[in-house]
Amino acid sequence: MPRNSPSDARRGRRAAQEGARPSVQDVAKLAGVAVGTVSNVLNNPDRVTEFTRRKVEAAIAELGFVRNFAARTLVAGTTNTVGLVLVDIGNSLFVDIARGAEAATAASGLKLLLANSDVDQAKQDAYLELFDQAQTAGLLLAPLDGPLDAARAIARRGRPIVVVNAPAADPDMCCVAVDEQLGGYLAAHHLIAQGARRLAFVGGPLHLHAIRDRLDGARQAATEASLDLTVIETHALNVRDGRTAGGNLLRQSRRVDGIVCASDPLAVGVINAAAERGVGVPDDLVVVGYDNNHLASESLIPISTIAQPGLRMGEVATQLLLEETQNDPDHRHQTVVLEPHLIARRSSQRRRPTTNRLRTP
Amino acid sequence: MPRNSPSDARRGRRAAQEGARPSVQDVAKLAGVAVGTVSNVLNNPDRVTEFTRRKVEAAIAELGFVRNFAARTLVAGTTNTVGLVLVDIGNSLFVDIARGAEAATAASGLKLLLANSDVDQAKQDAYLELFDQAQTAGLLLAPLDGPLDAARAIARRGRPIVVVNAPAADPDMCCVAVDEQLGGYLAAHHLIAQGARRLAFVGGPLHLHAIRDRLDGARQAATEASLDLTVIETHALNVRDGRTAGGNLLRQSRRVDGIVCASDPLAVGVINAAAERGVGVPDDLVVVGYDNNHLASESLIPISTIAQPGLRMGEVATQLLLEETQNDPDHRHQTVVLEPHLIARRSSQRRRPTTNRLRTP
DNA sequence: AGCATTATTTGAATCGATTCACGGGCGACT
DNA sequence: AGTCGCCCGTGAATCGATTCAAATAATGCT
Repeated sequence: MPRNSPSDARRGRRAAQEGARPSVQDVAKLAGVAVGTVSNVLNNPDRVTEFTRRKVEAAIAELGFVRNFAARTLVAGTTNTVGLVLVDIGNSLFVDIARGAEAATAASGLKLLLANSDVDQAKQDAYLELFDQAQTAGLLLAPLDGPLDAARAIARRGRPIVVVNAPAADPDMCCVAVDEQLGGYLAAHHLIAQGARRLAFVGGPLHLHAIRDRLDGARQAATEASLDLTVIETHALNVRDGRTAGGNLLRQSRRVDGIVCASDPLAVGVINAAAERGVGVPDDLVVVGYDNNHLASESLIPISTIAQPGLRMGEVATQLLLEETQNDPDHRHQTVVLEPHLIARRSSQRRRPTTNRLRTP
Repeated sequence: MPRNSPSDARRGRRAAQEGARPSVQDVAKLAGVAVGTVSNVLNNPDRVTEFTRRKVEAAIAELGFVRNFAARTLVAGTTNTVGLVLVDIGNSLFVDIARGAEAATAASGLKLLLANSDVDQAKQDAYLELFDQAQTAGLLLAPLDGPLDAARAIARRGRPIVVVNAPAADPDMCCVAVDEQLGGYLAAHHLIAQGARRLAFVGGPLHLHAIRDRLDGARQAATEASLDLTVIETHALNVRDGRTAGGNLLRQSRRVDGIVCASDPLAVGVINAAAERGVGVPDDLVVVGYDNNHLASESLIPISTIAQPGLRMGEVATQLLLEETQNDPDHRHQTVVLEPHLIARRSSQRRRPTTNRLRTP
């Protein structure tokens, strides 16, 4: 016994043609079933007869039905989507973080949406709010070096949020950080091991936590070796500032022979300045960059650098987020600190390394 | 006469404390007004008395009320959000496109969400579907070199979608493309003008539309000058393949003196290979890259390159999308073709350029 | 004061997918 | 034959913000 008249089916078809997007109602009418059945076909196919399923699927195909995500979300109260707000989509570290997060979310059947705050606090907060309003399962934030109030507010409202690459721990949220000080230390220590004795640090602005930490680490390594460390604060982390700083350093009478740069572009600039002055890299001057950007490995003189574990940062952050999402009762907010590592390339590899500070049995 | 009992207000407060997110209902109760009024405070503040507004805002603040985006979207049937699916978030061209799109959407009060398909057709289609389901105002797609069926289906369903950096025009959607052939032509023509006579093209794989077009353009320039063009197809567009290809080319007896590379990393590789063999760039060999990536300008020998107007691509695409969104009745799907331009740097600038082919009055 | 306007506020209806208590149909087992 | 269960399918109720016709308050005008 047919449960609905042919006119019902006709109406469903018409709705689609008239531009209004078909709903489960339309599909149900066309297929001659109840809306609940359509929903079951979509969400619990095994609760439905093969025959019914076919009918419904045919109707879906005929109408070009697409689920309304908003309605789903409204009922469910949440989504299977994670939002990631990035401070700078042009920086390969953040791209790596995004990749890591993508991999980890995809492995859990979640979608990852990105937003680029473009080093703008207002935009950052706006996108955080958007994701919060959109009922995302959780949020990831690779923030700029500023207040995290908006993120903290979201965390306190109960939406899971994990901060990646942030300077400090926080009682309200999980964080994933990198030991920047260790990075600076590794860089300087490496140069000293290569025989450098007159060290300099190039980077800035120093009000940025990360940069200051890197400087502190470098300074510690220098102090341990009883060496001085000249500091040149730059305005930005780009090639031009590196060239300027390098030029200034190499012009001085007591020339430096080892430079720790707070970024790879700075290192490129320093090396360019050295080339202009006929200072040989690595023979007369050893240089280390930071971040392992593409240009470090692809430069004519491959640049030694401190590599940040971007992919792992994204993965770990997502892991922490998922833990929190699953409402693990004994989840405690924590800060995971990952370690950077040195990638030694040509820019710091003396052909005739001094034996100084090399341990021999 | 009070419209609601104190217990109403208490209930609102309790709801928030119990973890369930407060709704407009809760706010209305706490503020002692109707839900419609709360909505007006949020959306039409000038329809509401100063006094009422204050009350409602206080309640919102006290409860930490956050709008439910899903409910809004369900009623409105659309959002003020645009989705952009990118084929490769690690490539600076696409980052530029994203930046352009961001700027243009922000200027129209829209938010831009990104998704990285990571050169994976399945992911690309999944994200397109997600954005479609999420009722975005429109979609932007910087696709991989594959079928655009999913995008076309979305377009036919009536959701505006614009394809950026796609190979071909399409009757169902607007597209923004770059004249790749012109880019190849400009590169080769420039090398010829610099005096190069034994030309090569390095790039691949050639089944990619863009690469083939660049080759065609370069070939055309060579033909016009009655010159041969050696073609080395590479597996990828990276430094390593460039070095290999460059090594092979420079080993030959009749050495090339001008190389058009289909990417900047390839050019870096070629230049590295030249340096290894003692071939001077630009004096013995002129080289042009493609895409104007960071490493082109920041290389020790700054690399001439064909710059794509990434920012403009993003802006124009967004413009087209917005036109379509506003249901302009006389909107016709169109393909806007933008032109790349040459950026001449040191890698192609002969110190003693031949006068050949230079026009004199 | 009396009436017309305008300014505020109200609250039921709406959007569309999901949920779930309910019921019809059918086979199995006693 | 009777009854217990199970399988499928049903459709009203639900999520929460917005809308809008209607009610009410406030103001202006004569």
